[in-house]
Amino acid sequence: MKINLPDGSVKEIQDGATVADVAASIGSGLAKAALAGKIDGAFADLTTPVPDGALVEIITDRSPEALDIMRHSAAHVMAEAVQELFPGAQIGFGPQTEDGFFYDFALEQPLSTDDFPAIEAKMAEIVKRDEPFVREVVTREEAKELFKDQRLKSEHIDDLPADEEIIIRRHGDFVDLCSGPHVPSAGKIGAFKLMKTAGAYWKGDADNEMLTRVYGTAFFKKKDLDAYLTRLEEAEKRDHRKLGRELGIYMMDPMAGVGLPMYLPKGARVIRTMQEWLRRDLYERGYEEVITPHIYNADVWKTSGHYGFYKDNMYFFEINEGTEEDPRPSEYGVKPMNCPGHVMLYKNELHSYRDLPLRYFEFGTVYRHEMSGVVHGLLRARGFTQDDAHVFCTKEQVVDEVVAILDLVDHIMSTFGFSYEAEISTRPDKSIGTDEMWEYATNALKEACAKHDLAYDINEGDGAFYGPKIDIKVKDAIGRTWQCSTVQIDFNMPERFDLTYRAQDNTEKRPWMLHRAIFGSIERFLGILIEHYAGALPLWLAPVQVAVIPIADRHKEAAEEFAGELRGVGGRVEVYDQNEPMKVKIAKAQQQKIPYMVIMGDAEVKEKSISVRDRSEGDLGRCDRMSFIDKIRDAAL
RNA sequence: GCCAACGUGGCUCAGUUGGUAGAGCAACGCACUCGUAAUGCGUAGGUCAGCGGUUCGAGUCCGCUCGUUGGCUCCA
Repeated sequence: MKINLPDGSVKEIQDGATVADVAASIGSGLAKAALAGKIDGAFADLTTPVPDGALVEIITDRSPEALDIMRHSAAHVMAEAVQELFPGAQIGFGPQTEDGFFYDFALEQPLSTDDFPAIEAKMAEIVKRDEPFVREVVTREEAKELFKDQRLKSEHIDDLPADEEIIIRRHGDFVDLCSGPHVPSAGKIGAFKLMKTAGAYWKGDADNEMLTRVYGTAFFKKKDLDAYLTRLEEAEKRDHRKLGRELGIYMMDPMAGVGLPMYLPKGARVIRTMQEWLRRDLYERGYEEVITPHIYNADVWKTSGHYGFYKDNMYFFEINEGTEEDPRPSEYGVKPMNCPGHVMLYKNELHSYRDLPLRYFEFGTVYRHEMSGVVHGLLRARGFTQDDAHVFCTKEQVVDEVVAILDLVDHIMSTFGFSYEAEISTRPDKSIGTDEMWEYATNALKEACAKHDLAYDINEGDGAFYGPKIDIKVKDAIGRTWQCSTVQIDFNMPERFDLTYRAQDNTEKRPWMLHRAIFGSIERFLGILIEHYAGALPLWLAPVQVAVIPIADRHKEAAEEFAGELRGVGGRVEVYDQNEPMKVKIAKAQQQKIPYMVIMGDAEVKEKSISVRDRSEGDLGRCDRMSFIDKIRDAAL
C-alpha cells in the first residue's frame, strides 16, 4: 500500500505496517528517535497500524508535540508510582500542562511533599524498567471489569458517549483509561521533578469531591529542567509582593481585612503618576472625567440587576434613616463597578444623537467580596481602582469607538514595552439580548480588530451574559501573560435604566453602551509592572527618580541645593544624608532601584558639577549639571 | 468557599527526642567623614499568630479560630 509523507512524497510500504514501520522505512535514525506519530493529523502510537493512503507524520523528540507527549507519559508513570506506594489510591485524570503535568488522586490519607522523594524514586525505577506503553481497544464491559476497583475511572466510563471507542493503556501492571498518545516506552522519559500538591475538584466541578493533585514537570534533558527551575527562581525574585514591601509600595494589615492593600507614600506616588499620565491622554481622546459615589442605595443595585446576581459578592449594609421611635431602615451597597453611576449621569439630561458618542471616564475604586482563597497581593484584591470608562454611542458608531479604544490600548501597552494578543468572547448559553444584537456586536468587535490589524482568538461562549467582549492579554519581560484591558458591549444597562437619545429622524432610540478599561485595575497593573520591570520602574514612573548622595557631612548643603533644583523641575528626589559611608548609601539606593544616584563630594562642590551613577549602567562619571536637570524635567508629566 | 502546607522581634531565618528564646539586617546611641552594592562598638526590641487542651513543664504534641502561601472553583 501507499502512504503520504509531510514533504509531499509518496511511499510504498507493506500492508498492515505501523507508524514505527513507516519511521524505520524512512531511516534507522528516525526509527530510533521516533516517539509517536500523526495519522491524517490525529495523534497515534508507534504501534498503530497505518491505513492505506494516509498522511503519516513521525514525531521525534525534536517535534513541537514531543514534550507534551513525554510529559503526559510521565504523568502515567507518576500515577503508577503512587498506586504502588499507596495501595487503594483512586486515580483521576493526568494530563500534561503548559509547564509539566499533573495527576489527580483520591487517597485515604493526604499525600504531601514529604512523600515526593519516595514517589520520585519509584518513578525513576519505573522509567529504568523501560516497559512499553500498550494501546488496547476494549468493550465497555471489559473496561468496567478492568476498572472495577477504580471508582473515578468507572464513573468516567459511564459518562462516555455510548458510541465512543474505549481505549486503555497498559504499562506493566498499570492500566489507565486513556486515548494517548504516549512515548513508546517509559525509558524515553527524561529529567522529571515533582513540584507541588494541590486540591482539585473531580472533573473541575466545585460540587464534586476534592482530589489531591500532584504537579510535576519533565524535560528531555536535565539542563532544560535546571533552566526551568532557575526561571521559577527568577520569577520569585520579581514577585510584586516581595518587591512591594522592599520598595515601600504597599502593605496589608490583617486587622483591616483580607485583600485590602494600603499604599505607602511611594506606592501612592506611582499610582497617582499612572493616573495623571492616563488622564491627560484621555482628555485628548475626547473622554470626560466624572466622579461617582462609592455607595448607592440598594434600589440602584436592584435596577442594575447586581442585587440579584452578585449580592453575595458585594458589601451591603443597613442604616436607620428614621429615628429610634420611627425606624426607617435603608440598605446600601458599596459599588463593585462604576457603570450604574455613569448610566445615571447619562440620564441626567435628554440626549440628542449630536451628543454621541459620549465618553465618561473615572478612576473608580470598587470593592468586591472575592472568595477568601483567591486574593493574591495586588493582582486580586477586594478593593481596587478601575480606569473605567463607558461610551454611549449609536449602533453605527460602535466599530469606530472600539477601534479608538484599541488604539489607546496599543499606545499604553507599547509605552511599557508589552506585546499583546486579543481574545474575543462570544455569546454564552445564559445571556440576554437578541441574536441580531449579538451578531452585530460580535462582528463589530471583529471588524475593529481587523481594522487595527490585531490578530485575535475566539473564546466561544465566554462572553458576559450582557454582551460580547475583547480581552487583551499582555506578555511580560519573562514571557508570562496577563489579562489587562477589556472592551465589552453591554445590552443590559441601557435596557434596565431605560437609556434613550433623540435620533436624527426624531425618534427615541436606545444608545449602545461600551465598557472599557485599559489598565483594568490600576493596582493590579502596577503589580504586573513591578514584576515586568523587576521593580526597576522607568524614570518617569519611579517613585524616587534621583538619590542625591553627599559623600561627607560637608557636602550636604550642596546636595540639598541640587536636589532643590531637581524638585523645581518636577523631579522626585531624596537626599541620602544619613551618617553612613557612601558605599552603604549607594547599596541602599541600588536596592531601592532608584534610576539615578548623584554623588556630591569635594570635587563636585568645587567644580559645581555632579557625578552620576545609573542603576543599571553603573558609574557614569562626571556629568553636565544642566543636561541632567533637563533629563529629569523631560521625565515629568 | 474547598484541599494542603506554613505562621518565632520591622525583615530574613536558627531553635536537637517537650526543660522555659537566638543570629544577621533594620532601628536607636556613640565613634568614624568616607569616591561608586553594605565602617566599628554599644543599646533596645519577642505573652514564639490567637484561644483552649495534654503534661510537673509546650515555640515544640493535640483541637479550634485567624492569617499567609500554593492550587481548585470563581472573577460582573
